[in-house]
Amino acid sequence: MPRSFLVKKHTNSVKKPNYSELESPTVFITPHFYKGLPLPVIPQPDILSPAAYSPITVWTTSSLPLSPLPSDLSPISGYPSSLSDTSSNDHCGSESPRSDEDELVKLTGEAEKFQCGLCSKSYSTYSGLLKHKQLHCDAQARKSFSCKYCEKEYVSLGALKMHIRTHTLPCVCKICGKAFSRPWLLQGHIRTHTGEKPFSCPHCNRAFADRSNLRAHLQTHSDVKKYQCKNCSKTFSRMSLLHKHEESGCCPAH
DNA sequence: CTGGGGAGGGGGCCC
DNA sequence: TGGGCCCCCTCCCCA
Repeated sequence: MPRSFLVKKHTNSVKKPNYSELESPTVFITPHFYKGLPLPVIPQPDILSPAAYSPITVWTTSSLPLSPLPSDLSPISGYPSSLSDTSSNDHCGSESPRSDEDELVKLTGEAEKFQCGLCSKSYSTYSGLLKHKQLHCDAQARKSFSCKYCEKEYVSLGALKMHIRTHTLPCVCKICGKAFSRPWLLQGHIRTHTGEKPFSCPHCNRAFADRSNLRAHLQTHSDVKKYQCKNCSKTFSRMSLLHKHEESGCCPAH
């Protein structure tokens, strides 16, 4: 289940990139030493070598043809046509995908010769068009980048691309078939097969496969717990424990 | 109910 | 600019 925290959400008009170009076929993590190994053979610890993950390619620069805008235009003017989703191309009421070059249409020989390529409004001066784009169309364009798989929206294409990986799950465990959004998540998962626990507690003999879990464990050794209930001042090693404590009725005001 | 471990996802930072 | 890594966080499960 995708987590929803720290996600910018809007209900305004949004961008719909061309997901066929954002996505890539599922990439199976297939270290060379897997070949010939009958599954579910537990791989050797060196499965975690970086080379094992080198095949991961989700998006490439060439697959995201974000052409630079003309230097005299405002920084953000929307997607190039190659990233436009023709099924939701309602930006500023335009009816067909447009390239950056199309956004600025010069209407020579007319009183209003500068036309916005996004909403077709015309202006007699370039500065007028520029102001319009900055206040209207660009403001619309920079709103957010929305995910076609869910309602989440992001302020940057990079964040969206990262998020989409949580839907496409390009990193697949060759042992059990479980898929992950990022290579290092798969790396941590593979440790559940190998039993590798590289993160050891300096205070006890426990070891963990995940650094975050070691960090949480270290809190159990601390006399001063990090998270304190505002109502009863009881402290907890994790925020989730504090939340559960509060929800259990200690803080009826909350 | 509480405490803790396991697993996984998010954005941010750095190279 | 993109990938790797880090930190923080959450959910689930179990004792």
